[in-house]
Amino acid sequence: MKDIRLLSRDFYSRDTVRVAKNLLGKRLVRVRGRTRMAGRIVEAEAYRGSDDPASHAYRGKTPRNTPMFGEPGHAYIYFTYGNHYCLNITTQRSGIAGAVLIRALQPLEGIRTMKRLRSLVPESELTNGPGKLTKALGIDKSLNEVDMTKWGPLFVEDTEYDGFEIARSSRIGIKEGLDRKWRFYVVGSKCVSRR
DNA sequence: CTTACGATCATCT
DNA sequence: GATGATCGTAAGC
Repeated sequence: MKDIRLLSRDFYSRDTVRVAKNLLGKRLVRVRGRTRMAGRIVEAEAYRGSDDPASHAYRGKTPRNTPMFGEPGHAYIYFTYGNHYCLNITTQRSGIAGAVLIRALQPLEGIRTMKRLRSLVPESELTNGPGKLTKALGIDKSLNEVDMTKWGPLFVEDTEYDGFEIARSSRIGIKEGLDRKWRFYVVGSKCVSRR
């Protein structure tokens, strides 16, 4: 049986921008009841703390952003626009704010279930946006603060997958901090939210 | 192809 | 009371 490892606490405890880039190509896994779904991370954005005006943590700790200040490697999930959940993974050592927003996946496993949860949209549009992927994988606030370095409902495998080209750009949907190129995506992937 | 807007609510001012 | 780390639909070109 193949020895599958998960990304470690140390992986997430580093600088947020580096973690965002290094998460590309890794395999995000969602275990939901008896169903297992998985996708390759093809787009991610870094959000830091008091030095990042686009971040929820810019003005300090609040009830919502508390996970960003906590132990690295946990889920930070928030509800926005009255409709959507967004999934982040916390970074930096405890006490330092940071999180990586998972913006898009390439579906790999459990695609039938994803289609059911997303009303049968085409495969290339199942998970090509932060709100879309949480709906496709059945992720909501009940998973907020889950430890993603342990096997459970949500985790990331340390997959051996490379040979792809990475590009960077400004982050999407924000008004400040546009000078920082903290969005990373896989060049040529049909599953990223924008080219 | 592009732009515009409503949904709908937690959070912050 | 306004806004938003979004999305789907509708309408315009």
